[in-house]
Amino acid sequence: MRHLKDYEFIEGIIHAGSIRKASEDMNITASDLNRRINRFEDDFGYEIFERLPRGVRLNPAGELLLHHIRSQRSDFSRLKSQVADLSGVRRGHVSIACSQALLPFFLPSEIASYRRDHPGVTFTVNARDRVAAERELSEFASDIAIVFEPLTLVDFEILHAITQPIHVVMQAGHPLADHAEIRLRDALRCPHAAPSEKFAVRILLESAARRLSGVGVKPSIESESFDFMRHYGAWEDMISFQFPIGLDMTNYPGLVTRPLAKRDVEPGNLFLGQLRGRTLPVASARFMRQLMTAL
Amino acid sequence: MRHLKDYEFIEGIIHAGSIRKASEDMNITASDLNRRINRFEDDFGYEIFERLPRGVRLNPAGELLLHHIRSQRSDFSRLKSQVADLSGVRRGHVSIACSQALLPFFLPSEIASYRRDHPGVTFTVNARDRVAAERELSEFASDIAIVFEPLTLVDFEILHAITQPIHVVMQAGHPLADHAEIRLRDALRCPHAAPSEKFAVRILLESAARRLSGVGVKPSIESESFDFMRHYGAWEDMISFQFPIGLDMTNYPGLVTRPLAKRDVEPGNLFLGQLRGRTLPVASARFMRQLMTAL
DNA sequence: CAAAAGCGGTGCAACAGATGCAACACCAAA
DNA sequence: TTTGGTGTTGCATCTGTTGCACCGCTTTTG
Repeated sequence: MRHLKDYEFIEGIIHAGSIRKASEDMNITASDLNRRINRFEDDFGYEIFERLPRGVRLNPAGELLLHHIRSQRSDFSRLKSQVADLSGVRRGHVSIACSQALLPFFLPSEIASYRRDHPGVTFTVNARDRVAAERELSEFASDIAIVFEPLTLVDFEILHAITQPIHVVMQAGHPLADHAEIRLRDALRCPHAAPSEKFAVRILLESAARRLSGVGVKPSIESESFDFMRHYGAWEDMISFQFPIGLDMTNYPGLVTRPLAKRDVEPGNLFLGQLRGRTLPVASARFMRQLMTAL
Repeated sequence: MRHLKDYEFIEGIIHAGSIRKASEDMNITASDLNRRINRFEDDFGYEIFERLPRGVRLNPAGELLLHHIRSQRSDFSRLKSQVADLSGVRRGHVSIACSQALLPFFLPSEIASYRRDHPGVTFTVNARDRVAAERELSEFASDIAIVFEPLTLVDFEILHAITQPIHVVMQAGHPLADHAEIRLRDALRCPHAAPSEKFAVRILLESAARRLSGVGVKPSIESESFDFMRHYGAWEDMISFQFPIGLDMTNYPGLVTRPLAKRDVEPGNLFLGQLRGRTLPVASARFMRQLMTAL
């Protein structure tokens, strides 16, 4: 699109860090690019770049403009997909940033079921922690985020929330497997693996453990991969913790899961959300609706 | 701004109804304008105008585009006011569509208090019924709407709501003035004035009257102006109905007001809202916050 | 029934604004 | 001091835009 060209150049310069570098990336001479930027700044009424000896950098006004550019571009592509929709094409793209727990089971089944009805719709799915997920939303890099306990809520508009108790994952013969629910004290007595503090599971465990005994969790294995921790149980008799939405036990016949007692550990909140105030593209909005009914 | 020129031309054509007429309005030749539109449609990938023998009209895709154009323009001016704000200029404009009841007392005092702190901010205030107010929001003609019981809620995002019982307005010597609250049956026995069915007062009265006696309200005077009905009471002994937020009784020493009994008539809901999902300009957002604390 | 008027669209020539090259002034690192 | 990078500018080139005249079409009008 013609009228978005200036925006593309601006983004190119931001990415490259200097006008000359950007000009090489984008098949345009540096002088021309420079003049475009100057003209844009004249029209706009404010400078948007700081001129430094080694290149350019956005000034605060430019930061605001950048956000507008991204929002504008995403809104324009939403418009196009809406128009495509009314000519009966039925295509689109949905990008999702989500917690690891959604990857093995929940999202694959939901996406597959959605694509049965809308084969033209494509998906991007990325595992992101809570901070990164919210940042991706506000940069329009993702349409939908599904995370446990997002940190700050300024840009995150919650559309749906469910609670999930933390489950203990262990080998089938483990003594704790006899109980229907497991007390935190018993679980922490066994050798256990836990994720790092970037993850909601760990944060909930920490605060519960401090309430119980005054000290935090001291896991024998700490990892950012729930998959790894679950698999590790096959090599050493060690329990791990996970939200049940990530557990499809039919694939792991040797493992069992039991919930932690609710009176010991608060359940986690899984939030389904989007960028505050944004109007999602049709495909994303429709998939969002499906997710909300599924949860 | 250069890159919004196409949008301006498109809006000009929509307004004029034909390319040739629009070309005269905007100091451009018809052939050029025609080519611009064709080029835009090529870039966009879809036609946006139906070509009719007597001119052009938007097709459905064009309607969607028009909405995008308006949203884009309003967002751009918000961006500029944000940028102006960080250069310390502190100006802006707030446009409000509201019920009549807000005009005599509530809004003047709120706006005056706001302008004491921000003299650079200008205001537009228009009385609109509930349907028109919501339409203005979705056309970006108004930033803020304050209305009783908006009809459809698709584009109206409620940010605050208060309930107001309907009050009876009458001359000081009226027999009903003795009661602290007035039964609907008693009020309807007296000669009364009522607004038309475009107004929430009338709708609430109608449904209450039907519940009471099976028949609707039969006012002796029907008017769209609450001012008129209130003044009419000075010429003939007639009561009228109004929400108390519009009543500043210090200016009308000869009148008194009494609430209708809550068990007879449901109170009205006054909604403060904006276009769903829109990010308001700084000045409007700040004034909105003031309104929310005032209510 | 034919002429007139209005419409969107197109071919062509004129032209203004965009583009590319080379050189400049400036700064930081080597 | 040199070197290599930056943003910027003057100037010649040329591409894409613009305006005019005209076409084909449909509706309105005499």
